[in-house]
Amino acid sequence: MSSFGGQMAEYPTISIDRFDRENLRARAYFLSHCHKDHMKGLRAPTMKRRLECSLKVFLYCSPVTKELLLTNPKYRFWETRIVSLEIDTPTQIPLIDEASGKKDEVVVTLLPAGHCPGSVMFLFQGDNGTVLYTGDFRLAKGEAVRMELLHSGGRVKDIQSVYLDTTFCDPKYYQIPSREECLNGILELVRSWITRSPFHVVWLNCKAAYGYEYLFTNLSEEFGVQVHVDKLDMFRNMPDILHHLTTDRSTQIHACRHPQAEEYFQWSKLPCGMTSKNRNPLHVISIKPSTMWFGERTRKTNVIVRTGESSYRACFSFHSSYSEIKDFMSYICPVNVYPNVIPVGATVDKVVEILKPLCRSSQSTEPKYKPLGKLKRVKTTHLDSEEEEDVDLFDDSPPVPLRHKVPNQPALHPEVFPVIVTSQNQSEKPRQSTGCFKEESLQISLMANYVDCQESNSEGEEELDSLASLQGAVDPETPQQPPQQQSDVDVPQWEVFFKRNNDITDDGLENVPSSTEAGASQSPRLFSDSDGESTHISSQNSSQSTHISEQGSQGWDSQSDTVLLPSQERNCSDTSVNKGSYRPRTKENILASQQEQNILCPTKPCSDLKSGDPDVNIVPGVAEATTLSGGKHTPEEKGLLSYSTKTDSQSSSDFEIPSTPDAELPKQEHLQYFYEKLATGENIIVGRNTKAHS
DNA sequence: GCGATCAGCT
DNA sequence: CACAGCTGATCGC
Repeated sequence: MSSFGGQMAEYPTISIDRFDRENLRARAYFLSHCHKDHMKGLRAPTMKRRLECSLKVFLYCSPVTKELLLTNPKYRFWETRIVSLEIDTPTQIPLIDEASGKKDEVVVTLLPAGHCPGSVMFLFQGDNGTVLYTGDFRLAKGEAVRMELLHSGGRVKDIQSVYLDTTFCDPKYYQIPSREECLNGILELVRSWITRSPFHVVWLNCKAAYGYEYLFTNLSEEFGVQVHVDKLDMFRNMPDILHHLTTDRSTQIHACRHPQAEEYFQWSKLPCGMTSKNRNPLHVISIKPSTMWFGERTRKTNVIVRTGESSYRACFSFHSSYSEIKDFMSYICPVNVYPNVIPVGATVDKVVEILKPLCRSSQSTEPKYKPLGKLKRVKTTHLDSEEEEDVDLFDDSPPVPLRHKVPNQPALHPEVFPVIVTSQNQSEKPRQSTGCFKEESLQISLMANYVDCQESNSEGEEELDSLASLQGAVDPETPQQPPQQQSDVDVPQWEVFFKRNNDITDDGLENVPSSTEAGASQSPRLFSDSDGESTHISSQNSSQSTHISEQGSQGWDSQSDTVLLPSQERNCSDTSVNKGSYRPRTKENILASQQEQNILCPTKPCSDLKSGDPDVNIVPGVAEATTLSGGKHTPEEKGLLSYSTKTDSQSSSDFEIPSTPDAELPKQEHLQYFYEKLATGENIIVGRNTKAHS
């Protein structure tokens, strides 16, 4: 849960994701996504009064967030005061002090955060430097590299501070299986069940929050079965989600909820009350998406773990893992980092201790190789001042035209412009292109996931497993009763998925973690812990071992009650996570869509541009940049960037990552690098790529 | 009657 | 298994 107070040191007159206390005086508000813990004070009477008195204060968020927010009547009073900003479109925001009339400005860019529909990060640029507020995010390793607007002049921007989602900034979450792996695990489990008969149904035991939509849409797409939910009107303008949901209970996939759902489930009753269909009793399994549950496990597990006769845990996360956070940070390499979340059992100091070494001031003067960064055009190698004083250098690289879009409500808020933010921005100081990227091996996804799992964090909320009920469970280290073929029809065929422990290629398993986590990957992957014997010791470093003792008290005897499914199948068909383009279908967006396809002529001249550039030449520049946005990249670049899943540049998926800016044809040595990676089976090009070409 | 806060529960 | 909520009790306005 976010404990961010709402204000950033650099831009204290704006408030983000907090709307109470001192934030009531902010000159502009920003909402990163529609989760309640980021909306504190947003519907309070004090805020309502503030709006009535201050007519120039607005809330800025993504179009999807605006849509989701306004679906709730409690927030309707914001309706005329929300400005939705397109993703990846630098926009100038006026910051007006209504008492004194003083006016400042800041340029904000929304970057996709991959956390839930509409979720974004905010990149602010202005007189006090460039800062990034991540909100909550899940970005896979290397995704920051492909974010065009994090770059300038072929390099990552000079970022002063990052306000970071540190939810899983704890080595126990060192590795969380990728979205695709988790999704595929769930897909296969669901497939194994619902294909048995029309009366076999699954209940996805999801929390009441946005973030599971891509799971629903992928399941629906894969099986041609809509997902039953309690409410769907918030998606009324998001057909890519809406079409996969239903309020009709007669479907085989349910994500409905009820306060007594767990009790219902004991009696094969779905939360919506269904127990039978056409007088045939339903056979229900529950699948509970979890992250922390997996994080607590010290032994390797799969992305799917059976916790009871009909109960499963599925690994699922909408926050970045420890290693994803570190990858992100070491690429961004800011001067400062401020954690937005202090995980339980941790302290600010602990978290900062982990992150500070990834910041610039901590970097050794010795340049480090930055493999992916080298794909970008490296124009000049400035001697980077390791000290971050106000060296007011100018970036002399030519302005890079960036994609451009118009604001959604140009008429409503004439002062808000999309602007070209180039390296001319004074806050952009050149930085040495040899960055802080630490290469870590990324082989996990290539490892066999057919692994044993013997822990059962059982707290009673799962079914209590009698031994008999475990007949499906496979535990290589515990002698098994031969499976009794009772109710066979009610248990998925584990044999299909499970491979014996000795099928694992153990060579991929890591050794002991080193505290110098330079190159070698760490062992505590959530589901491929080192094998066996000594593993009561969590493979993390000892400072992290607090949970071990608790763990020990949970009883290993009860840990044989889990069954796993392989996650594998990364290349599995078309389970694209990026499929949903959650753009609300509103008038303004349709307009924007059309404009994106055409040459863009902003309706308002950017007379107020702060770049101090009275030169309105910026407008043709905009038009030109936008023209390119339909096909921003040359064919060569497209080929190079093929790991960017989307070809449809018109849809703004929440999980879509823009392509690398300024990419050029790889040089021989770069190719060599990739070839080596590929040869060693490393997951350098994210798996979706394979699909894009298949 | 509403909101804020907290315990308890997923 | 504190991912993001909900409900219900209590207290203050």
